[in-house]
Amino acid sequence: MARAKTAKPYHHGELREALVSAGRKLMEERGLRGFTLRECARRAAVSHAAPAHHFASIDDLLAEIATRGYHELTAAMSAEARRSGNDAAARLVGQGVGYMAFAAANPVLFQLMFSREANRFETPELAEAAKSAYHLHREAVEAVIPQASGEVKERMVDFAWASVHGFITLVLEGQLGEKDSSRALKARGLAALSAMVEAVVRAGGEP
Amino acid sequence: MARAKTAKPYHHGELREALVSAGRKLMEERGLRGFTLRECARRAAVSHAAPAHHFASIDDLLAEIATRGYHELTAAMSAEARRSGNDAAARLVGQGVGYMAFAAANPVLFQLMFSREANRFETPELAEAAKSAYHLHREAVEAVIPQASGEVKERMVDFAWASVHGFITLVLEGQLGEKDSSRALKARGLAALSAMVEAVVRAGGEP
DNA sequence: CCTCAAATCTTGTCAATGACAAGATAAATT
DNA sequence: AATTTATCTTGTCATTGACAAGATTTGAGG
Repeated sequence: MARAKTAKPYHHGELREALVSAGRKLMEERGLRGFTLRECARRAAVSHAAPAHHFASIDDLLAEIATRGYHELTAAMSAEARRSGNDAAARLVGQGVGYMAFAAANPVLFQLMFSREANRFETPELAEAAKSAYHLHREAVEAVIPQASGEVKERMVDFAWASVHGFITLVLEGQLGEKDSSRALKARGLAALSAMVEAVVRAGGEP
Repeated sequence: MARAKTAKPYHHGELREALVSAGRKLMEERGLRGFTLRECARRAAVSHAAPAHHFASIDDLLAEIATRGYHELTAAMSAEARRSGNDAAARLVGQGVGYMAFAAANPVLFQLMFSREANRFETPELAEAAKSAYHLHREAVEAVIPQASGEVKERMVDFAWASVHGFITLVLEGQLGEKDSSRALKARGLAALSAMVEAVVRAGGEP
């Protein structure tokens, strides 16, 4: 039977994209515990079983969303570093700003990306995406202390990442003065980044 | 009807404790997503509805578990600081070691305590317990830079906590060389702590 | 153009879960 | 001893993720 011209077609057409998009909005609205496959389906206006044809399980959808998150994180870090000129230290601070800005704009997605559960549904694509963000960071740190030994470099890569990640994580969890205006919070973030860079430079100084 | 002498009594007697204990083991075994109220009840050998008489909801049980986690975290930090003698810098490192050791020993509980979801079921007791851990840390940092201005102190409290928290968080998520032996990982953790303390001392130096 | 296989989406079902209701049993209080 | 309160039980409900089977659409080969 011919369908009315305004009726929705039997085939969605871009259901995979619609599910990813709906899923991202849903998780930011209701948190990870409020994320359900059926609500994603509802928001994409398809039946509860439709997602199965695009994602084998709820973890598969989460893995896809997390993978895209890493791509965006990498892009945000890269863009902010570019805006920061050629000085290695300034670029490292810039990457940190990009990192924090992405996390602040996508708090639940960020939590998903770095959650323990994420290790359970880790796909090759997810691992690859995460690795590229890591390498970007690693290079930025090493550029600040090119003369340092390999071991010192490695430890400063750890330390720098830990400082940035720890700070924004605590902020997002509301542990660090949630009452602060975003402006004041930004200043505190920059202070943490400055302390981090200074420590890296100092540790990497002539052996 | 009289019950057989070995049959379990109708009243558990210490169900609240049993549920907390079972819940902690369960979450470490299966992660936060594998945590269910009914499995806690099963492990405590009671019916699925029994927990309701001790915890109004699953979030109530999680809040209680998280609260105890903060108490243990505070105790671990305090104990390790005591073991570290009287030098303020050494004590700060010690507290960080205690912090990391607690997190490593209770990774899922630690994740729960600092998860975004935790803010949703925050009870007064939980807030209080978290605050006492925070104050312990704050005092340890301020003791290292007693001559610094209030603002510098505050920012170094942020920074120090972020470094410690970020490092152990990344380790637990498997982002930082999961393959490392725990011995090597410990060395890297100490390196991060040293860099942190040095940065604090430096930032707090005579203005 | 036609046929048929593959992809996509639907309804129907299942066990598991959190929450609630109502009743049974034990303990505590008076 | 009687009665109230606390504790635990069985029973039920809507929601969820996953699976099965059937309907619709697409599109590739003849």
